[in-house]
Amino acid sequence: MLDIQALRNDLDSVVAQLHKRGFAFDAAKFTALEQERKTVQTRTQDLQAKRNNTSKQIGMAKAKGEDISAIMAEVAGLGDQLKADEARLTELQKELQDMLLNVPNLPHESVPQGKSEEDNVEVRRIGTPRVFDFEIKDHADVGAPLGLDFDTGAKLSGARFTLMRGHIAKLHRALAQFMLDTQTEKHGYTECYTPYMVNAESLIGTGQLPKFEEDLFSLNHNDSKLYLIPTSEVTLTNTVRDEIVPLEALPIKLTAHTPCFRSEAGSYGRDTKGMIRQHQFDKVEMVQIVHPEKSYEALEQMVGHAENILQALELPYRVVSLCTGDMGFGATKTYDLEVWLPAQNTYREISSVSNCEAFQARRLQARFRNENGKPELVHTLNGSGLAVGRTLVAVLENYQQADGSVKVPQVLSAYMNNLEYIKA
RNA sequence: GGAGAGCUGGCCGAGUGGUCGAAGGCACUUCCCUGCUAAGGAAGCAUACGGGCUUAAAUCUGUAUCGAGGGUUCGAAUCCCUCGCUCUCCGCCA
Repeated sequence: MLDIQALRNDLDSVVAQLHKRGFAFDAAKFTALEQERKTVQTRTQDLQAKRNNTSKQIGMAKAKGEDISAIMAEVAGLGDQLKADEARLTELQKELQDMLLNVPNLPHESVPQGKSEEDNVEVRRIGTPRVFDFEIKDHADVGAPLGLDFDTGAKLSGARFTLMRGHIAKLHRALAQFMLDTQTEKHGYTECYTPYMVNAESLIGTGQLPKFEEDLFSLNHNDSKLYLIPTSEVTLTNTVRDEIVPLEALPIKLTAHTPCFRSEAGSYGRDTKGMIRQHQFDKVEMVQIVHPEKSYEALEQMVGHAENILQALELPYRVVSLCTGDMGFGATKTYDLEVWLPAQNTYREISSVSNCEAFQARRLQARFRNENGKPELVHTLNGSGLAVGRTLVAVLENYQQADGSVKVPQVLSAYMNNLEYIKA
């Protein structure tokens, strides 16, 4: 959520910045709402002040045993007017709030301008794609004989669900373990186990609601509604919701390995083969809660934390700075890590690291006590370190052998009982 | 699932219709005193939003907030209703 003060004081500039990312802000509507809000709020508060004053007088007069009928008469008509004003004020504030909740974050000045992913800017490219001396297969064809079973996944649950067996399942687990161990032991994140179902408040806090409800899976239980997490960014970031943490506690660095559930509404027909795009996938997530002055430093570090995984797995990748038109709702700046997929002959997103500055913190009321002892909004960052399913895809494709087997990446051998090759 | 208890400021905890944003204590900040650590004294110490002043801050002022929402009342932390959460006992259960 944007700071409403910024909109009040500097509306034109905010509108211009939002326009850069393709968002049309209804400034006229906002101005009209604000104007009425101001009038109604001032009037309401004046009436409330009058009522409080009079009531106080009644109390004092009664204590002294004086006659109160004169004062009572004075306050008689106040109630109805006040009630009407209060109701209207609530309505206006809700409208303004709803409006703000649907406005995306402002891009950082360093973000390249553009409309779509074609305008993203490559920052660096690491590793050299392997040259194959045989006809390569995509991950689905490589994995099928080794235990990657899309048909059974579809039977159990439908499209975009996959069953893994045997060494493929174990490789998948090894990847997650390796990532989690790296983030905790080498990069200083605290390992968390979090709920997979959350309430609406949590999703409003991180920005998935109210705007993107259709992307989520939800469950009705008795009278309550819970949502399956689309990423553990939601649970990890919400740990500081409604909290004021001491200055010394920052930065807070959290990580978790969880499944992620996404309805993938609007991506029908995209990536239908294989496990690039699933309704359920595992991810090791990194979240940092930091001092506002440190958030861009933290962003670069977190990209490095994700890159280290790819480097350890010896997977070629590139780092891309997302353009204004391709960034997510809550981000001021985002780097994507794209891993090389030889069968697609291209780089595909495997991690996304974003700084949200105070956008989520304002929704979450997540604050710290600053140097002067005053509460101030924190900055929040999140990033995948990494998406486990897509990493499995990358390993299958990049480590495939002519005989149909898959070589186990060296760093994983300890997690795989020293297995060297996965064979049918 | 059954029965009961509770939810007040950073923490503990008083407060059952009126001058309560809320006693008292702890913690914290500043100052005083005391020749060390300790002890004693004074003051300060919630958040959000609106308005005035201001380049801005400080400050002043108003409103709201005692789990949440609604109601009764001139007036609600206090009374009524609904919901949420926590805890205890019983049952069930990985």
